[in-house]
Amino acid sequence: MPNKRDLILRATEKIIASSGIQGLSMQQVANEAGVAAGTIYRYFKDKNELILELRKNVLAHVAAFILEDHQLGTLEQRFKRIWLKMHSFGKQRTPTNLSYEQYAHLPEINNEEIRNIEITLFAPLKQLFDEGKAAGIMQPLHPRALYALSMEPAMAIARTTRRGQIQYEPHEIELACDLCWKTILIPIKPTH
Amino acid sequence: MPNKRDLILRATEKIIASSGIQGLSMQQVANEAGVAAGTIYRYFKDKNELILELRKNVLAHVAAFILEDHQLGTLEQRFKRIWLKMHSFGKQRTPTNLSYEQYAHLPEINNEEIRNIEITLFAPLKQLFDEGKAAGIMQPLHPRALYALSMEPAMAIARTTRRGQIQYEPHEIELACDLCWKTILIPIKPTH
Amino acid sequence: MPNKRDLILRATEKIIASSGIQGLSMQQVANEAGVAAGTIYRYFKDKNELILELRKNVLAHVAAFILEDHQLGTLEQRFKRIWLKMHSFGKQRTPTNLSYEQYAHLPEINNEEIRNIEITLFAPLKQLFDEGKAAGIMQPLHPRALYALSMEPAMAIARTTRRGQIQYEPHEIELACDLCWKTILIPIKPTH
Amino acid sequence: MPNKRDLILRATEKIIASSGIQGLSMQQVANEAGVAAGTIYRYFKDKNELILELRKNVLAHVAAFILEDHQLGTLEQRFKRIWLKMHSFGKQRTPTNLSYEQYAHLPEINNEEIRNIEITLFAPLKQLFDEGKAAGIMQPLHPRALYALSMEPAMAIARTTRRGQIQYEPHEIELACDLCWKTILIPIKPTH
DNA sequence: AATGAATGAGGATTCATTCAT
DNA sequence: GATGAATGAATCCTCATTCAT
Repeated sequence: MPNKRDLILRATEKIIASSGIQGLSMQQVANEAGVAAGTIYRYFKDKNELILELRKNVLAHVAAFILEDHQLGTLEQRFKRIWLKMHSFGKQRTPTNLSYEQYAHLPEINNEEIRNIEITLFAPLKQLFDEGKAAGIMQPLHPRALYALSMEPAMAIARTTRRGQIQYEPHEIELACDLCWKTILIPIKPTH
Repeated sequence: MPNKRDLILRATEKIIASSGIQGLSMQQVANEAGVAAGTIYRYFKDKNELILELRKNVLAHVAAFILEDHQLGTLEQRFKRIWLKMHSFGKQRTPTNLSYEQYAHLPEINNEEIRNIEITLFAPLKQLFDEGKAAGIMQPLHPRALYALSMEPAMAIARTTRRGQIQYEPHEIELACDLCWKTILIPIKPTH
Repeated sequence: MPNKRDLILRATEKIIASSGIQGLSMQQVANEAGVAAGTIYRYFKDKNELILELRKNVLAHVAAFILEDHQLGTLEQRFKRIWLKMHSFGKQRTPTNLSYEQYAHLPEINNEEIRNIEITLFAPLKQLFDEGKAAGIMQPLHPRALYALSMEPAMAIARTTRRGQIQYEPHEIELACDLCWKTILIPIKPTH
Repeated sequence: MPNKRDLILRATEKIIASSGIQGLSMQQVANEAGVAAGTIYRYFKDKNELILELRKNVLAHVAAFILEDHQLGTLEQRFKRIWLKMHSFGKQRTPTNLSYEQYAHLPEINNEEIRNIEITLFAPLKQLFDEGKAAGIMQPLHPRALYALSMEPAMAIARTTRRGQIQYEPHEIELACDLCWKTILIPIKPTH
């Protein structure tokens, strides 16, 4: 029998994915999780904490998925592996992804605790960019800027697919990925 | 005396900007707008319509700002003007921008009406990419993909600044903008 | 051009007939009557007075219809004329009748003013029974009791027809009317 | 401890009896019943359902009272027992009766469900008339017409008493009851 | 006299949270 | 630990009424 706290988190995630954060009632969570309403309060102080805990939890899952095997191979291989994982994660209509998107751009209530977790979880990404810069092959920009330039497109492209707007061919995705990689590289002056 | 409908929209925008869509009560809107609660219902059928109308309204403002003078100059000038406007818009902590961000990534409830408005308003952007492809200088990808590759970073970078995480130097922004432009171009083979 | 006060009364009647007294809003009345909401208040102090005035007005109309020509003919002819008029009035799906039925059995808030009006308007009916008793042909009961015994069935039968439950043949109505008449008569002892 | 659902129904009945259906607020019901406003919604979906359920409930109570022992004795005894019970029920100023009267003649919204319940509950009355007709002693009219002719007066007379208009002597009620019984009988031709 | 925009109190309903069992 | 009935504050919305024009 699965951990009850987790049961509740998954139920919450599912509801947020389908009805949005606004459409989240504790009773619904209880029903979906198959526990009594009061039980939720044994695991989470209140609704806010439930949402916050889910947010952390989801963030950890996302990071785990995206950064799997992140340390293997050359810089380019590492970058592209992450980019493609981001893209394939972003395409999914899973509760995890759908609820993640809800959170990602929420209000400015960008809770500091959450921000720290983000920083910790995505440290490998930062390191990738730092290594690239140290090696002199990446543009001299803040890692976050390099992230924005090269990784945000992965999510953005995935979003259009997830929303059913556009279906890309595999070669298009590869092209996009490659363009993103080249974007942040310092171009090699052609030698004569 | 200012238009009352607009007064209500601006009040709504302000509240959404500061407390998020969830933290929006009709009473708050009424107070902020300086009207009676019932008055809102003379201009908007219900809360949903108020939010929807604001969404349209904000979208139009954003588009107007970003696409100002969009048709002047070369492709590159046009692209960079839009990119920089996007970036400078995205940096702002104005109610318009803050509430826009709330909407932009909301749930899948990406209302069809809204989507059509988006398409109409951002048609000039699409045209820019179509022209670039027709001229054979841009990568053979869907305009939305080109948008994702080259424009999303403008917003993403602006977001980190707006959230107080990083302050970029002007030359960094120019670099980022230039990299975005080059990203979607077909590189010219160096001639000997 | 019709009297505006009356316009409002007719509109009110119509709405009550179709949606019941509960479903009566001043705005609706204004729309139906083709006047502004504020105008109603030039003719009626408030909603209560509007309803009360309509009640009186409807009562007068009902009485006028039912008691038309009430004084012509023998007692029996007079009785049966009234009975049949009641029945034919009660069958109608007119706003007047439908709103009358709403009022007739309302709460105990059987306003004294209304009661006096009822008494005045239906005085001819009372007189009919008083004459019958004076002539020694009607049962020695209070006129109201005689009314209840002989006239209520006219309305009750009409109601079932109006509600579409039963369609009676003309001869059945005549029989019912005749039975009602005989009910309140003192039976004549058969002579040898 | 009394059933809470019933507590709420009785409170509703009481308020309707004194202030009419229009004067029914959920808060009032809650206060009168001694529960929180939200509690009502555990037992009834919304105000409409509360009213509908009360209507059914009251109808059942009325039928139970009126039809008690309805099957004992001769046709005449059965008829008169019911008539007198109707009359004595109708005289009462109990919440049950007062709210019943509110419902009985309400709008045309004579809900089908309610109508079916009425039919079921008052089946014994219909049977009484059918038996009378089968025995050849009652007028050849639809049972509903026989009901209208002979039973409506019981309620109508009771109403005047309840409203404090007239106090009848017991012998008057007996007379009225007897007249109602005779009304629907086929008179026996006097033999020579 | 007439209008109809504005008001704001009041009502139905929801829902996070508590607590007796 | 778990339950779920009960709570009541908070919210959306309606609508009688007013009043400046």
